[in-house]
Amino acid sequence: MATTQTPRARWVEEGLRALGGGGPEAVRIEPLARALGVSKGGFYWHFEDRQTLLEEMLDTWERTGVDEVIEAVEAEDGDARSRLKRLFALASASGGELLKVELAIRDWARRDKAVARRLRRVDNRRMDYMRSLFGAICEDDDDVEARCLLAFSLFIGGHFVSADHGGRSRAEVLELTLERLTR
Amino acid sequence: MATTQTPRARWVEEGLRALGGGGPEAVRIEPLARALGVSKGGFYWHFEDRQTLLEEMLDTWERTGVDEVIEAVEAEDGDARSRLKRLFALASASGGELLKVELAIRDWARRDKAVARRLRRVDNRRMDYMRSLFGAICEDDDDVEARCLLAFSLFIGGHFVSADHGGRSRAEVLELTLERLTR
DNA sequence: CTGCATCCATACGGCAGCGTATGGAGAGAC
DNA sequence: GTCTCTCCATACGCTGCCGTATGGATGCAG
Repeated sequence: MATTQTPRARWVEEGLRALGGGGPEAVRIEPLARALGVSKGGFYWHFEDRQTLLEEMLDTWERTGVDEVIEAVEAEDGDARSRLKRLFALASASGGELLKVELAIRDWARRDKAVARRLRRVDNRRMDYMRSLFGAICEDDDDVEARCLLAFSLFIGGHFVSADHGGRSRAEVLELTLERLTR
Repeated sequence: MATTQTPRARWVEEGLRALGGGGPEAVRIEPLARALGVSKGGFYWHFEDRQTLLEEMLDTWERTGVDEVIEAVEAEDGDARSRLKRLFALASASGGELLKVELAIRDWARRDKAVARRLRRVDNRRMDYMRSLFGAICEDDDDVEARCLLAFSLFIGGHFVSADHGGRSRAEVLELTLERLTR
């Protein structure tokens, strides 16, 4: 056969889309097959079962969720402060499908220990990198740790917080807040 | 009949427990009935359908999720700074079933507009109260807004962030961070 | 005691999804 | 052309859940 109509990676991709849209419970084989325009017969040729797909989705996310961002930040030159600004700009701009997946996985990790372990690995790698950047700005280690937690919580928690900001837009307040953090 | 064996409120209570444990998809009538030791026949006497239960669960949460905390903080005397510390202490201590429900609803709100509206109302009431407290500490309105967003994101996002903190415990870093915010 | 309202048990039809079994169409090897 | 391997379609049984229908048990009013 010349080309595989629906390769393994397409199932993973569509699975991640469903995960971002409706959580892990929304990752169902038959709806996925309909979305891909095939039947589920092909799925069970590529994958053992539904659990195998879920784990492979997490593999894919774990592989691409950290490296790409860090590499993009490290690609250009500049001191720690300018790299922090680039990191924040990237984190703010990534408001697409990837962000939805990220948030869904965080909620998923609250009730699945295996997912929690993966999230811990990913978060620690990100936190380590951010700590190295803030460490170049601040003298006090406690201050570094506080700023890291604040920045991390801000970017994650901000998407779970649904409040207005006294006439300002969320983007404006976000910029004010990040200015405080990198001072 | 003397006493209702399984009153409406017990279904709501058990529904909230299921919501906190597994999200809205985990709120299912027949498992709930088994958990309550009855059959689902009683459920459909109390409620129209599953959707009615979900909305009543949200009603209950919306009613008790804000007032109780604010009343507890306002009950004692003290200036704005001490009230902020009490507020943070309450928010840190509420690590039980109620917190799970809170986090589950936040994820739920990402994909259900009606839930999002409720969450917005609740968050705005909390944010208004916190703004009044920070407003008594800080002169600059921008600073007030930034601190409000930081504090709110910290308490919510902290539960979705799974990273270590360079040898310190999460509680230690949290205290350091809150110290920074109320300075 | 009888009638009635409340609350629950049981049984039913229906639907959606999982995983399996089996067959079939297409492309390359020879 | 035939054989074989890859990938998908179709059909099936099974499970879990929804919502309904119906009857039973209990307590109270008269």
